[in-house]
Amino acid sequence: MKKTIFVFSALIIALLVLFQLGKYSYVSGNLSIEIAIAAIAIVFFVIGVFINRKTLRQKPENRTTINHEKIEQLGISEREYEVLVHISKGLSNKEIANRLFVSESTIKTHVSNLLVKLDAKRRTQAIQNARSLQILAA
Amino acid sequence: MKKTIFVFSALIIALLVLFQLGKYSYVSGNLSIEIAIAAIAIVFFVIGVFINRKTLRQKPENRTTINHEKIEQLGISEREYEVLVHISKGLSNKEIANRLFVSESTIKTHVSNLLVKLDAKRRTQAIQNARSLQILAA
DNA sequence: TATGCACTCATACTAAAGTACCAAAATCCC
DNA sequence: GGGATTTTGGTACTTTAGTATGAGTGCATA
Repeated sequence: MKKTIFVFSALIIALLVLFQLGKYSYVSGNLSIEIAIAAIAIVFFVIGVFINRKTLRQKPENRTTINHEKIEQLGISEREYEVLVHISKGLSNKEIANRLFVSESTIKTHVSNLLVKLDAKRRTQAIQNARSLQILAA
Repeated sequence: MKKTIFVFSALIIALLVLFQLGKYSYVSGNLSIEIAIAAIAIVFFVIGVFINRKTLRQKPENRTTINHEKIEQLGISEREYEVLVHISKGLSNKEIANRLFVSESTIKTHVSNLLVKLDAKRRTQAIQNARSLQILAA
């Protein structure tokens, strides 16, 4: 926000400066109005480019919004989703079991359910499908 | 590419038009050079904004630039990388073997080598590591 | 209360995945 | 031509992953 204000201030100043230049070249006998115009065009073109770049560069960071409705829609429970996240991080069933303080059997059950709900045959495919459904962060 | 050419053509035409406008306002007795200059500034500012938006909107699609140097650095061969890509798509060793017209044994060898080179214990972890190394598209 | 759902866990399998070790072609490069 | 690297493939084995089935617990709610 502060940057936007700064850029606009610079924009106004540039406008005033160019007005003065325009007047001067007019008074001093039409030295080169065209060059002044070209300069104005270039300056404001560059300003336009810069402003846009700064505003658009912030978007790519929060690009992956997790689709919570989709998760519900697929009937994936909270615990199952938790397991899914751990799978996508590359953990084995045993490792996930340790992190969630449950037995490996439990994780296997969750994984099996996840594979059905995500229409996958393998956990790697589940990751891929979940990503394309925007259920997992890219 | 074609769009870029079109935009630049439009840009040049706009420049010429504004030159003419500038001359006219000068000849017709200093009607309002300042207004003309303001118009030029606004027009080129808008053009700058538009060009940037079009060029930056294409990036989010191929936002993940694959780091080819990293692949080399890790000593991952072409064939191994090919296998890695298929793994990330969620294919089994057998499926990869069929797609690449080689035996499953060969794929297993490639996968084992990949796991060492990517410092992973499982294929899911290999995917995750490869992604964080920007070797695979997100 | 009982009915359903989520979570838990176990057993017994089958199927993949991954390791270790070896080795023959094929390709590349000096 | 010959060495290095890549690609291919095999066997034998261990480890994970995944399936099928059944069952107990807790919790919310009709």
